[in-house]
Amino acid sequence: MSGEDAPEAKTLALDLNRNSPVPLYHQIATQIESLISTRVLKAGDRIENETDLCTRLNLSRMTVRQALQVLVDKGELIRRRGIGTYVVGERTSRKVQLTSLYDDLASAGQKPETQVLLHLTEVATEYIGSSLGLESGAEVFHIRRLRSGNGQQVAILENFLPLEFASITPEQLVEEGLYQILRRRGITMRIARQSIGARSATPEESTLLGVKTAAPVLTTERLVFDDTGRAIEFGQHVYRADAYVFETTWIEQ
Amino acid sequence: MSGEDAPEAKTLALDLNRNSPVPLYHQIATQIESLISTRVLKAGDRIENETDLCTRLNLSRMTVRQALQVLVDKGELIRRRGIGTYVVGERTSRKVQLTSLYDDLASAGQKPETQVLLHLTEVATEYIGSSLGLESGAEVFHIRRLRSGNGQQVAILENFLPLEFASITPEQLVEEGLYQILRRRGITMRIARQSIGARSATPEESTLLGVKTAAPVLTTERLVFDDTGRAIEFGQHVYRADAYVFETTWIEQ
DNA sequence: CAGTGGTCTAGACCACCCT
DNA sequence: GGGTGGTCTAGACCACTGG
Repeated sequence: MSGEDAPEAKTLALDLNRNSPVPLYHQIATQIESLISTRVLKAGDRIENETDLCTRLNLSRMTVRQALQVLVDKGELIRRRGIGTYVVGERTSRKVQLTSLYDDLASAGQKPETQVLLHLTEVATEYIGSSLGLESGAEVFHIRRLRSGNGQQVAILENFLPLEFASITPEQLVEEGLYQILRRRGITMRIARQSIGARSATPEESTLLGVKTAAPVLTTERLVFDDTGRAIEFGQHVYRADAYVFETTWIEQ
Repeated sequence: MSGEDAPEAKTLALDLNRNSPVPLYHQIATQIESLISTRVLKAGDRIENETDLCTRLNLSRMTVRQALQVLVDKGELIRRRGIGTYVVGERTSRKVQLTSLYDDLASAGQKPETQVLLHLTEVATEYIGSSLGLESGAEVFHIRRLRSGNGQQVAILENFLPLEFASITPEQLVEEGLYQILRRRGITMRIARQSIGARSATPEESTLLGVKTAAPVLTTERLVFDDTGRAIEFGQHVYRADAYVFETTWIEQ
């Protein structure tokens, strides 16, 4: 019997292009990732060790390690000193990234529709002002939207942004998602800190979402930072519980 | 006027111990982290560049980069080529890690209480069996617990584990959280994939949780892998919406 | 013991940003 | 052009695991 105690390490069919602008470690990572998603590599498979990869691909060890680390951070590989590198189970569902509901609906083949309920500037509350790093009494840009997909209401999106974004028009918000608009303005969103909870819908929310009074809703509160570390958006969103689920991956370091 | 256009980089007061078994990059990372949490470094502060850190601390650049990367991955620093390394806002609330509800309640100063509702082995459903990587028709260890804190019900925890864990007794489950028991058995939990949703409580759940009929509940479905990549626990949990919130951090790579 | 990944060094060149 | 982080090399020694 073989294979149980000392699993054979699988040699990886990798094809590197050293003239590509894509970094070598990234080429390796994405190719291994596709080997996993195409099930050439399966849950529990052990892959080649670092030194073999280095000599076979003529790469420095740090480069190989950087590639593998990318996949460890994504929760697709697990590595143990003295043991080897193993493939975790195939991902059963889409990963949650820093995407918007608009993107989510669009990529699910649905046509997102938006109704702008509120569009104004106002003095920020203490809580929201300090979240965004504003001075006391400063104004914020406040919007509230109803988002639908395929004619069915999905979420009420309430956002607060620094005043410089007040030039975003209701018309733009109907055409595109907020994050798309921010990206086209040169904003790179980098980090989001979010809390997820649930409660009963208020009467107003029930009406807007087209659900029964006090139906369950999924709520999120999100603070987004751009690539300079500045807080650029604070959002309080309410989702129909029967239309939305959040997915996360945690990795214990 | 100074400080707006070209922010001064802050020199970091770091103290390295080269005889410690703790890796140098880890010493650097934890010390910078504590400078942030003690607000010596504040949101938006720019820190020393890599080469300065290298020469000042007499370290190789890769080591310094590894240290900073740890904090980038945690969402505490943001780095941009040509620009510098900046501190993101202070963390306003506890981070979610791969902890259990038991740990959460205990660290919040509450006394967790557990009632074991179900404790048996049974043939796994197709869904649960394949999640855990079991063969069709294989048995699983199935438990269901009611978790309370300070005398108030908080959650119904339903878990499915491979048969080898069936030796966990109801008495142990009353004394400790499941994850504590697994850790003491030498299991190192490494990755959790979880989806979070909401719905109305079933009549049975309402009774157990002591909430009104059809009250909103937060639901999670979680698959946990150990450090060999093996799926070791599948859980479907139901939380009182008024007693629990999930917090996550997302980083756009 | 041999095999594995973890840490670390001392360089190199490059892409990007601002002025 | 000068400063920044991003990528990459070619080594070294060590810690942990398993037989």
